[in-house]
Amino acid sequence: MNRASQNEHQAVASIPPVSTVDVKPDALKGWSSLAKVCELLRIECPHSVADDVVHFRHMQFRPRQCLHTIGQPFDSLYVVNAGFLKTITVDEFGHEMVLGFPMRGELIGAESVYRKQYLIETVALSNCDLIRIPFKVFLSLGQEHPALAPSLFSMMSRANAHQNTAVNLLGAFTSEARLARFLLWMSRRFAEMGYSSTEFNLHMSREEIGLYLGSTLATVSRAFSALNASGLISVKQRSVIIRNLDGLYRLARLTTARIRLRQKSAASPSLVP
Amino acid sequence: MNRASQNEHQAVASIPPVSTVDVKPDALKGWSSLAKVCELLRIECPHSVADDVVHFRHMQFRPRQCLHTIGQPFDSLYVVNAGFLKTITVDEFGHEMVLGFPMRGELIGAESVYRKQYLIETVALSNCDLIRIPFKVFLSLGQEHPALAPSLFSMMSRANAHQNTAVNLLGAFTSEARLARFLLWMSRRFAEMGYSSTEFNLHMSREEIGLYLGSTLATVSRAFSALNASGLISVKQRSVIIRNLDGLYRLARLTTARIRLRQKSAASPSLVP
DNA sequence: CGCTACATTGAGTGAGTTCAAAATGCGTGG
DNA sequence: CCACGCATTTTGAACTCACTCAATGTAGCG
Repeated sequence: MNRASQNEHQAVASIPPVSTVDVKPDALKGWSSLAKVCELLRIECPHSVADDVVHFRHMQFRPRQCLHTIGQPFDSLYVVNAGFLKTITVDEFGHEMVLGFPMRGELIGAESVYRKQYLIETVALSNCDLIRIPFKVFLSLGQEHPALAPSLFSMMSRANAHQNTAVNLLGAFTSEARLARFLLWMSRRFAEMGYSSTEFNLHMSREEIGLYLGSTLATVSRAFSALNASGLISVKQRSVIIRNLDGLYRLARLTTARIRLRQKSAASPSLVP
Repeated sequence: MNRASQNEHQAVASIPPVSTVDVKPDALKGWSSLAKVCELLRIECPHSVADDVVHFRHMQFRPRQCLHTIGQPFDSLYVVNAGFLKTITVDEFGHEMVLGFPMRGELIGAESVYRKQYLIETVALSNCDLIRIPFKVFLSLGQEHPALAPSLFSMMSRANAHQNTAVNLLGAFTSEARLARFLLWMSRRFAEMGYSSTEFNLHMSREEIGLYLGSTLATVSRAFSALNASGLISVKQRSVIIRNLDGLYRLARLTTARIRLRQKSAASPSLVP
C-alpha cells in the first residue's frame, strides 16, 4: 500500500543517472528463489516448494540492449524484476510494430514457446534486472511439484490476458482518447508495482508510443500537448503527472470523434481558458 | 475442395440445420480422443498417451449462442472442431471490442485461466462443434503424462502468439491495406483447415470486421467495394473470392508511408546489419 | 560548445468518420 | 408467389481528424 517513489517528475528532467527505482537493491543479489518469482508474478506458490533449492539467475541489461531477436532459438522465459522494456515484432515486409511495454512482474516470451524460437524482439528501455527462467527448468518444475502446475499455466494465461487489455487501448478512435487510455493503464500498472499512480516516467519515446497505439509520433506529441493544455496532465518529456483522473476517464471513454477537448474547461475548472 | 458454405445467414435459434460443411461427420460422434485434440491443435501427441482412455465431450452451438460471458466462472477450455466464432470483450465503459475470430483448430479460453473467470465473451457465428476440455482434466493430463506437458504449454503459447499476429493487422495502414491483410490472413487460415484458400465465406458482419480492424462499418464496406472494383477480389455479401493473390499482397504491404524506427542495439546484433 | 537524438509545432491535404438515405437480401405471412 | 418488414450493406456528401513534410525548439552527451 506504499506510495513509494515520488522521486521522478521534475527530478527526472534534471537528474538522469542510474535510478534507484529502476534497479532495486535485491536485484543485485544475482539469484532469486521460486517463491520470489511467484511473488513477482502475483501467483500462488505452494508452501511445499517455497524452500526449494531451485534458484533463478538474474541478468542485467542496459538501455537499447536486446534480450533476444526474432528467429533466435527459444530457450528461456524472463520475469521482469526491475526496469522497463519494449517488445516488438517485424512483419513479413519489414514493418515494425510495438507489441507491449513489459514492466516489473511481467512475463516475457510466453508467445514463443510453441515455435521453439522467439517470435518477438525484446529491448530494454532502461537499466533492467530480469530473472531468467530456462524453459527446461520451467517444465521440470511442473513435473516435480504438481501443486505448482496450475500456477505455471496461470503465468502463461496472464501474459495472454495482458495482450487483450492492450488491444482495448486501440478501441478508442481519437488519438487523445487513446493516449488517455494508455496513461490510465500505465497509471494502474505503476500502482500495482507500488509506485505512484499519478507521477511516473514513461521510458519510451513518442514514436514508440505511436507505433504501439497505431498512430504517429507527431500525433502522439500533439495529444500530449492537448492533454497538458487542458490541465488533465502535466507532461515534460517523458515524465507525466496526472492532474485530473476523472477528467482523463471521461476523455478515455470517448469512442467517437465529434466532441473532444470541447469539454476541457469542464475538466479543470481551476484553469481559466 | 469444399467451398465456403453459403448455407447460413441469420439462421435464428429456430432452425438448427446441421450443415455438412460446418459440422463434420466425425463431430457427431460426441467424443474425441486426446490424439484427435492434439491433431486439431497441430501439436505433438506422444504415442504413450495416444490410446489413452481420456476422451473429451463435443458440444454444439448455434449462431448467436454464447459459450460463456464475461465474469462467468472459468472451468473449461474449448477447441474448435468446426464452425466460426467471435470473441469479444467489453471495456470498463461498455464499449465492445472484437478480439478474434476462432476457427477450426484454435483454442478458446487461454486468457481466462489465471483469473478463474472468463475475461471474454465467445459467441458462435455459425453452427459450431466444439470440444470441451475441463481445466481440471487439462491439469491432470500434465501430471499423469509428463511427456505431454510441453504440448500443453504449447497450446497456451499458440493462443498467445495468435493474438500477436492479429495485432499485426492493426498496423497504421490504410483501411484497404488492413482489409487486404485481413483477407490474406483468413485465406491462410482456411487453407490450414483444408478448405479453399481463394473462395470462402466470412461469417462475420461488416461491423464485426470493423470492430476488429479498428475502423467502422462504412469504411470496411467501402474497402470491400474498392477491392472488388479493382478486380483483386469478388465479394458478395459475406462470401469472398480472391482473384489476384499477388495484387492483394502488394496492397497489403502498402503503407501510408510508415517507415523507420531505426534499431541500433548495443549488444545483440539485430536482424539488419 | 558543438553534436545528435528527441520533441514540439505549423500548414496543407487526404483518408476515414459521421450522418443519412437508398439498396439488397432473406424470412414471414398474406 | 408476391408483398412486406427487418437486418445488413452499399453509397453519397460534408466535415475533420490525423498523416505527411518540414522547420524549430529542447535535452543530454562527448
